[in-house]
Amino acid sequence: MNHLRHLRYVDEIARSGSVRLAAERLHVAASAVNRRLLDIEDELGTPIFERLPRGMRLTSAGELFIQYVRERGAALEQVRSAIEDLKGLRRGKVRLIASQATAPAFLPSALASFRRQHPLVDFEVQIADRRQSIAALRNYESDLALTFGLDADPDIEPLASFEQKLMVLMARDHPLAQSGGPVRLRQCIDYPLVLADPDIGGRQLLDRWLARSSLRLQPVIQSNSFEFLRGCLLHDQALSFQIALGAVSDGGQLLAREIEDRGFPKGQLVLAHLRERSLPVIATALAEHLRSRLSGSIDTDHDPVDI
Amino acid sequence: MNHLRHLRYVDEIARSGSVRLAAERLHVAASAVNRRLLDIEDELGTPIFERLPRGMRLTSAGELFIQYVRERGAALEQVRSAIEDLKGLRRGKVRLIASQATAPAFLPSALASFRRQHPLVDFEVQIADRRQSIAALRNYESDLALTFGLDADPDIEPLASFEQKLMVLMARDHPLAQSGGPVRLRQCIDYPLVLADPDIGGRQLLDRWLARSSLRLQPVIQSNSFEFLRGCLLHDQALSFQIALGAVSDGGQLLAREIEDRGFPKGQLVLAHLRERSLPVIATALAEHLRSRLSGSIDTDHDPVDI
DNA sequence: AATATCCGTTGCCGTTTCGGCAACGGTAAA
DNA sequence: TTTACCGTTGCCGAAACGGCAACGGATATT
Repeated sequence: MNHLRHLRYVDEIARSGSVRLAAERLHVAASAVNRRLLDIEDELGTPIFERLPRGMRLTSAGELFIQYVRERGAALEQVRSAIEDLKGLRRGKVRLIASQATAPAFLPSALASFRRQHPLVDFEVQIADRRQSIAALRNYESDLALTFGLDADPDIEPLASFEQKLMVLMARDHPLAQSGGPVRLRQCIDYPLVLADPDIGGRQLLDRWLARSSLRLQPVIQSNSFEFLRGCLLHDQALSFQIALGAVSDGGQLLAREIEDRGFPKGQLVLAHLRERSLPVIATALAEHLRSRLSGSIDTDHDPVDI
Repeated sequence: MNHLRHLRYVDEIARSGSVRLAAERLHVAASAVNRRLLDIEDELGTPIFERLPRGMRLTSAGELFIQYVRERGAALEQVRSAIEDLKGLRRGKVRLIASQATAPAFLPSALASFRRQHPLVDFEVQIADRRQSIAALRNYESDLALTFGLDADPDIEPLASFEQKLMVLMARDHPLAQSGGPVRLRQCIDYPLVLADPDIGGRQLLDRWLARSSLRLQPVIQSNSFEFLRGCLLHDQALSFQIALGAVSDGGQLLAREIEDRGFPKGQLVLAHLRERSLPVIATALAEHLRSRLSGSIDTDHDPVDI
């Protein structure tokens, strides 16, 4: 029985929910994928998928098996990486899933400096929200997650966490941009708000604070794309909120100011991985690199920040 | 790349130390085994074995890889067993490595009663000494070990342990067999001794005691086979020593008596497995069965025991 | 020093396994 | 009823695999 590729078939069926879709992603014929699946089910003596009219779903036996397959795949990557490492090469691929706030500036710069130290490393970077990040770690789709406001979760182990303040974002020609220094939230209610979706980290921080205060901020635009939100700030004298790390861009058209309300909470940007999984050597190296970059980037500056 | 069987090839090369020997044990041609090995080395980008004039030895990369292979194999067995278990079948194979003392009576009876509860289970039982037992757990050649006087070892996790007294063994018509009750060691020096090899559990218990006492017992026969030693007792009015659990046979020609010297140490019969390895469901069931049988068999009886 | 022995490795070739194509039967949505 | 999508199967060419025999190299034997 030939297994490395065939287990990959099964994994892909489980992920995509159908043989035909899996076959398409794997660039093989559906019949081939199906045959290998039948082989494996025959060998295990039990079906690992139940056949639904619109696809396949894992049976309970299948869940056990797929868990084995994914652990096995991750363990193999870890061994590969360890072997490359003792050859002194530091080669391999790191899969990282990160918060949108890190996408415009922090991550590109952090990965670039990492690549200067380790030129043979490839990256697979997903930008996603917290729920997707945790799911990706669980499914062995990602090695590391860098996410905002991680809940305590028994399967997920935080490697490091960093305080992040929420900043007010505005266009450089916005009325609030004129006066220097921090801003109070009540100053913001006069302007239209463009906010991230409610399940996004920084937004939750804001909502939790507002729930305990008398202020009511009503967003006129709500989106899952930070880039889109930042674009909106250039019109309508709108305001947005963003954690400090993400309140940076190369355009220079936007400005970020701190919030001075007493007791306004700070969130945590968390670097995490799947508990009880030993990461590839190179992923551990990246985690350490991110940790040091993040420790250095904690901003104690209270002046308005050019972005 | 086809892997399940091929990884088995590599494992066997590592165990046997040569391609040809591995091929013979796998019942395939040496050239076939060699080709798959070359494939895998090519895929890993590094040699797994160093070529010696008389065979192969693992490189450091190979050690990492073989560790992965064996963990993977054990994990697959565990998944198989879990699947059988949720089918309600309790099917599978358990590999057990046990002390010689358990071979004549305890293990056969314990496995027979386990088989009555779980008729679909196969066993692979090795009788071996302590060092071999630990090595077998480490190499994933065995699921459970039942061994006497286990040293503390970071890789090995004891599941249960049971006190075992050392008994004096003799023929039924031996002079010492006449008087009832326990025996003192100094009564034994008048008779020829047939003892187990020095690296066998019960023997070490005896040696440790003798080192601290003034008595000197000189064995006339020393052997690695308990069965052979018991055979010797039927001649020459010889004596031997054996832990209580092993001092049982179906012949009825032998007799075991306790030792009454104060402070004479008791040894531990230990059931153990490899730490951080989750056993197949059925192996866990057997471990529990052995534990309960052993707890029940602790003999508080001080009379001579018919065997 | 010459021979025998054991090793990993390679070329050749028949067999087995695998994947692609097209078609079938069945169920759900239109 | 029609359409669409699903898993599955028969057929056939392609690729992977295993067995046999032989080669080159290093050690042990004589």
